[in-house]
Amino acid sequence: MVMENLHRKFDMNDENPACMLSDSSFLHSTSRPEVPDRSCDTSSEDIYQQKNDSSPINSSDEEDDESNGQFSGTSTMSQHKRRFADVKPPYSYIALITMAIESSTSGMMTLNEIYSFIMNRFPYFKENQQRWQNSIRHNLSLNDCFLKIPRAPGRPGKGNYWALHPGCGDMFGNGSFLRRAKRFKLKRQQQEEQAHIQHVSSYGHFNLYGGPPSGYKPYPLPALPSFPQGLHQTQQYGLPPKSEAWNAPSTSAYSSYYNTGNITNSFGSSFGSSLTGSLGGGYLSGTNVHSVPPSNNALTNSFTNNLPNYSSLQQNPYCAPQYPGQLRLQAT
DNA sequence: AACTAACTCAACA
DNA sequence: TGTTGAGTTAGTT
Repeated sequence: MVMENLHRKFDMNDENPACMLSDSSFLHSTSRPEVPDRSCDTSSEDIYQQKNDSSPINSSDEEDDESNGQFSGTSTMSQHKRRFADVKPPYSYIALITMAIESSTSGMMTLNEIYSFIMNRFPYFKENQQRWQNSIRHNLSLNDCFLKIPRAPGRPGKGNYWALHPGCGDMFGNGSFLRRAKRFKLKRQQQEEQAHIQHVSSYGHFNLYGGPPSGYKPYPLPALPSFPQGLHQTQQYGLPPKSEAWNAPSTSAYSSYYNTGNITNSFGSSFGSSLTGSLGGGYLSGTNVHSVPPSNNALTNSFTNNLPNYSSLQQNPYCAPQYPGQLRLQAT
């Protein structure tokens, strides 16, 4: 019932203009308000005023009626969609990259795949590609939470793969996808170790390039859909899909699953399925490879102890731990 | 006010 | 494609 209301509120097919994006009352009703984005205030009035700002959207004739404040109850569906695409999604680039990588079955993506994911999910980014794509590259290079995984020598294509660092877990635990609670930054020594790991991996020690094994999942999916908050093609902006795909699992379901040690396997699988196996049983924590029994994994325990309350997560699609990057790992 | 995260532009390899 | 730096804006403490 609650989810159904959310779907209605965010459904792009809804004829109510206020439903095109999150309305401010909805956001502000959360216990942890979303940090406002100067380029994406989601109140309907401000959306239209945004036209007067230095909007990167080209000023076509089509938009004149809107910039003149004529967007009204008689507006058309095309106007809705255009307006939807005009508004920058309330996510930082780091969040967008994380979403993209998390959405892949292999747990890693090329730069182009990341571009495509973002453009497919967020119409806003079909414009001004040079600007935001530069920012994407900048963020990939700058942030330690993203790991560059070189291609296998015999694997065709351009560019490296990018994956999420296992220790970057709860970057958005403050409830905002715009601003992380804390930057995930490796110390110098860790950076060097990570560089070594990436170097080793490029020579196949971690079997990164044979492709994921059949049935491979980057993180536990049986109970956790890839995008709980639902970056659905027709809904986007973090809206739960209408399908039955999103059934909030009970925390007990998660606990039992992660206590099996599968979370440890998922660490390894994010960086190639045989990371764990090739090291004779271990996991990647930060940049260190540990040899411990999977079930006695500090990260696992920490994760299990920090499972979110899913009943509350359903209330607000912008609430923090709604995509699995935040659920999969808990930094210790 | 100071600090920090994020964004943008740009230069360069 | 990837890295790095500078400058700016804005949120947090």
